[in-house]
Amino acid sequence: MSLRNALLAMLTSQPMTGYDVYKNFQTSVGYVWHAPDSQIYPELRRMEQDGLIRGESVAWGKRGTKKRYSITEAGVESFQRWLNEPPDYQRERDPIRLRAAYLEWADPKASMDFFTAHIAYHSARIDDWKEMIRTLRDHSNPTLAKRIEGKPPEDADRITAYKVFAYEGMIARARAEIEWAEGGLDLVGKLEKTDQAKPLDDPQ
Amino acid sequence: MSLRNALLAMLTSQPMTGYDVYKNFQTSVGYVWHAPDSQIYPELRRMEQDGLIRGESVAWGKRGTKKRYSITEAGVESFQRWLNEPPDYQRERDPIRLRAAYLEWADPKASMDFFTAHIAYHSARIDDWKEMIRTLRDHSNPTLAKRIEGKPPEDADRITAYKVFAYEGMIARARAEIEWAEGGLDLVGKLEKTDQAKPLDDPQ
DNA sequence: ACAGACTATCTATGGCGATAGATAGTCGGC
DNA sequence: GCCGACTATCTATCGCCATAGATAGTCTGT
Repeated sequence: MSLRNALLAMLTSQPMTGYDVYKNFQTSVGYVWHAPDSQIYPELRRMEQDGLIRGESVAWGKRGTKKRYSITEAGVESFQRWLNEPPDYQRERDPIRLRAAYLEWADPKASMDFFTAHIAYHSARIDDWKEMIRTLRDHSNPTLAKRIEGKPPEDADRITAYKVFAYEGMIARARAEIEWAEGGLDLVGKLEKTDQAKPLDDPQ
Repeated sequence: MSLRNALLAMLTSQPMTGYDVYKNFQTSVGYVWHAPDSQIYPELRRMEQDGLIRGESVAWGKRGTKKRYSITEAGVESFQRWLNEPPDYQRERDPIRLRAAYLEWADPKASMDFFTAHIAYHSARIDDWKEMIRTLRDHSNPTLAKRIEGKPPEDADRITAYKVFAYEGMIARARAEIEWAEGGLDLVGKLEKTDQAKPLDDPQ
């Protein structure tokens, strides 16, 4: 159900076409939620049927048309209902930790690469999110700008603060991952330091 | 493909029935990976077809039988190949952060509850994982005991260390979540402190 | 001897999501 | 006036996963 709410969230800022949403999922909002277009278009159609959004065809060039969706009152209510619900957590399913738990079976070199890749990945994400926070804080983010236009400054600040805070959460988690992976590099170095160290290749 | 590798990982310790696997996914290993039985049994059948595991019917009581699976050499190879691959990361899809980013639409009380629930959830997980680490360190964990039996102490230590380290990673991440959520409580308290503060209920 | 808890396995349905590929129109630049 | 990049939308398939429910045997205690 989160895809639906991610779409509603976006449409609270301004009316958008499926393609606009898709683009946003690849950049800004995409750092928190992502979906391919093959999921977006059908979901928008279903949401229209459910009365959460309303679509209107708008001209695009001479012959082309596109469909722009606006959130309805029912859509806002549904979105708020979701926000007010207690969160639900699914059971853990963590491929990274799963692998880490069995590194005695891996090649030591591959284990080092694994942690190095983990650090690189999360460092890159931190850069993305920091940049995102920058565009939020200076209001150069177009979606945010649309969202706060015409609002009193306190509301604008409040809206911005929650978004910044969400990205700070992503950064905090990524930092924890990096620290952990650095510990992993140390651990592998310590445990596999001898030349003759090799992965277990004999089951049982 | 991670379910398959989680199953292989478990079977490197000892032969197991589908039900054994299911039980483990509800407790010990379940803190890192989880799957319902309706996923486990068919996947085991497919893995047997692919030659990664071998099943044998064993008697159970007078009339009953159960199927116990052992990992094959091909299974070990496949598992190691996975461990040596570079990790792949999917795009972000974070319902918690998604919600946090739009709390201006939520009821302040619900926002507080949201962060409180987040803290409670992750605190509970930390307790689980700490207990898990305890049973690993003192070798009272039966799966680990089976896994290291007959192995020289250095190997036993190495095997244990990776497992402990994986759970430490879970704990580190959970701590980051708790810290973030505490910041969330402060933020909501600060932004919504006035009595007349209420969620935006006017779209556009 | 029976109840109740547990072991063991299976099927069905539906949503979510990844991947791939198809179609068609627009717009800017050479 | 055509090409290439982009906008806009759609379909199909497949694997993963949640949820629900069915079946049948075992084991323990009263």
